[in-house]
Amino acid sequence: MDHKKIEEKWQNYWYSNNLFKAEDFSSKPKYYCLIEFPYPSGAGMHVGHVRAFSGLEVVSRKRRMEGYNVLFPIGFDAFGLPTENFAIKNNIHPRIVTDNNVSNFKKQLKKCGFSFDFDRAVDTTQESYYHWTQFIFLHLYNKGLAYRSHTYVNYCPTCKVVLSNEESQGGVCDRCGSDVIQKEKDVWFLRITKYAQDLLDGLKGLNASDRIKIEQENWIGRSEGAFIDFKLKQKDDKFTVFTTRPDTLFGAMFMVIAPEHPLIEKYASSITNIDEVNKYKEAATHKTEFERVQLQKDKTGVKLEGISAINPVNGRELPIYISDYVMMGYGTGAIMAVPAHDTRDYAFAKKFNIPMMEVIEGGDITKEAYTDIENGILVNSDFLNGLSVKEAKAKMIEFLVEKGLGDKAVNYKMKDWAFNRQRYWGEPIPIIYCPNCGTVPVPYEDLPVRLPNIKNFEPGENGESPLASLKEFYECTCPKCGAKARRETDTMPQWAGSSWYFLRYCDPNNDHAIADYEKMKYWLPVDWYNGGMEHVTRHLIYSRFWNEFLYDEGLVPVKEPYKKRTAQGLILGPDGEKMSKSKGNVIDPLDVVDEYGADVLRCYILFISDYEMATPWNSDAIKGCARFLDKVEALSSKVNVNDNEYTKDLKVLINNTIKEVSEDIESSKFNTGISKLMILTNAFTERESISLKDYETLLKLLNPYCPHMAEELWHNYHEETIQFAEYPKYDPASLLSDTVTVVVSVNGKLRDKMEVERDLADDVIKEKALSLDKIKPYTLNGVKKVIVIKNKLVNIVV
RNA sequence: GCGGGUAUGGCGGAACUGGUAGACGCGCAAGAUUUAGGAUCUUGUACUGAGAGGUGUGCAGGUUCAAGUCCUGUUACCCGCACCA
Repeated sequence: MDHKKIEEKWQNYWYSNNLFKAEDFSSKPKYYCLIEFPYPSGAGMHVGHVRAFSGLEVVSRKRRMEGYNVLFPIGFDAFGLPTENFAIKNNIHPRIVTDNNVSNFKKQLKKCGFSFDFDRAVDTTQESYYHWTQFIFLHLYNKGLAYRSHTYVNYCPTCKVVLSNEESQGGVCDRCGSDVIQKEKDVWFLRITKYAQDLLDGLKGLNASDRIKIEQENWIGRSEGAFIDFKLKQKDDKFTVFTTRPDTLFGAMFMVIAPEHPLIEKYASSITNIDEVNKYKEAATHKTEFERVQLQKDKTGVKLEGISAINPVNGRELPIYISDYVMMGYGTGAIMAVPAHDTRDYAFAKKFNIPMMEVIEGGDITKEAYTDIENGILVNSDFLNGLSVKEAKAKMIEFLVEKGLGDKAVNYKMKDWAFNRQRYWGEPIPIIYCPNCGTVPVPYEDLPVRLPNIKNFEPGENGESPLASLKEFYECTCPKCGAKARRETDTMPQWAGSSWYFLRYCDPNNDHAIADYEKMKYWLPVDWYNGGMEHVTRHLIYSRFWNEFLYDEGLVPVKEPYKKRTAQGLILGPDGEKMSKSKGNVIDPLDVVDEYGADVLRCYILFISDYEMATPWNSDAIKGCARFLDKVEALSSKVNVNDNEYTKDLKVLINNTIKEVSEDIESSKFNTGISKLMILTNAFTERESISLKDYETLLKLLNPYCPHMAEELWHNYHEETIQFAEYPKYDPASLLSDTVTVVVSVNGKLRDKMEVERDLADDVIKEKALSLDKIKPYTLNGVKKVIVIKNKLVNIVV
């Protein structure tokens, strides 16, 4: 069959008749399938996209056949650096680049026959969309969840842009690979940490693999412990540490504070070696994160001469050090060091010759720190002596609270979200700086703050946004007092637009709200969300944060936006390496569509392996899927159109296939689903003729995977489309065959098989097994025991 | 370092609560058809042995009538986090 002809024919039919339109408030049950919307790069669609979309494509088509009103939308996450860099390099405006890429991407998606509701397509770079991204920012600002703070940030000198920790992992820029440096900047933050606990709690109801949940949990990084106050010996003042091991307080031998800790400045005049301290501090601030990590094992630091702390439980005087192994950004930026029971403190103590004291029995602290919290008994610890670590923790916290020395505490690794970029191609942050009123939010009615159409969008020197040199943009009047004011010229990071797009799909053209509340109430939550493993932390957490916030604002109807989340595995190049242009191992899915057709591409990409596993592409193996579809087509000549019942001896196989193919789709085991369709097809092929009902069942089961072929063949017998034909149901009574193969083994080794009636009594089976010719020789010296597993096996122990 | 995952034929990969290891597909071999090539069809295909049989799921143990599956230890690779107190 000419795949090009039939694919074009049915794609035209589906799209021009709007078959995949999701209907608001339909009385059918709703089902919302969401795939992570793509970034429309110039390279177009990648095989990775095809895999990511094909999974829920199958689910969507199945749901329609099951009578659901399906929302399966598509959109484009189109702001961002690659487009801007391409635009700069080729001197084409990012608007034009984006529009071209989006329209090309849509064309490619349609060539694959994906059943998206294209009418709901969103584009984060359109005014009508970013209006509401800015609207959400204003809500965050007005609730104190967006704030400006002076801090050191990761900065890429090549891209001239501030990077988040995630974008600068390993000390190199995510985008260009240059070394990241630390730069002092005024930065916008979103207070995501306020939602840390909610984000953690919300995971409980999420249907996702442990891998996905644990990764989010680790990213949030909750730990329980205590805040403990330490008095300074020389001053009437104190400072607080966070520790997860309050039980070891008696073993605290020194204190360590981060180089940025305010205590240093506060008591600079009392610190006799302040020059040395400042020198260390200076060096530390200019180290990149990368260098800090590299130097992990080699602890450095300086002792503060002239001030020291007092251990609140035993009065011991504790020297205070500054060291860059303590981070200002975690806990309180200060720790109590217990060298006997913490590996980092141990290394530091060894290097600086600080004595240590064992407070938990069970290890050998002359060799290494003893950190086991499950075993070990407290010693040298006064009222904690003899207790387990767990008991000692509780007792110590009780003691601290009673004496007013500290309190139980919870701490999170997650940090507030740095939310601005000095770039052109992003949403302008809707803030105005007024000489009289200070920072003033743009009034809601003045939104959107339009991204001006400029010619020179190269970043300014010193990492300033290109908008900072555009008078028409930044000159404005204060909405409060009318004075001449200056507009914020930074834009939002790429994560902004993607943090709420799933809401917009419910009502993509609304121009007075992010989406109509009732429509969101109808569609939300997302029933099944699929995307990349790499977005399980950042994007998933950011978008859940925004949704939870908007829920608290009364703007969205559900607290948790996603019910179920899956993550497809990577498709590697034929060489087993990650696909990349430089390695020359990139497979273009459109080439495959051209040669074999969209059905074959979709089928192969799902058949290739377990959906969540990384797997190499194999260009030869595609043929197997092409042959499979040829066989399905060839069957049409065997169909007895007058027979509308299942062929009798195919009944069991067909019913099992319906059950298993359906279940495999629900558990995203698309590969085994296809293999079962192949088995059914092979069984049909072996026969002289099959009934119309047999064949139609196969076509219906095939439709979610290979809809063009299914549709084409279906129309040999029907006027109307197969897309809403009822999905086959199995008859539970027809799943079991009358006879079963029972395996007979001796001492666990397979010796023979026998075909017997189903559900024979154990005694009868045993009898039969023992009388088999192949078995007899083994039982000459007597039988110890016989184990019978009904309908499965007999094991004879001799 | 911590957390998660993976390891099964020549290859991609199947195997539900322990119960026929290798489904399905690729490749390969032989045969049929064909002027040839390609395509298609049939049969075979874990390893080993002439054979009955023996051996096999990274490695070493263990539990069990029975282990790819459970337990203990160990190795390699992949992903994530990373001086998180």
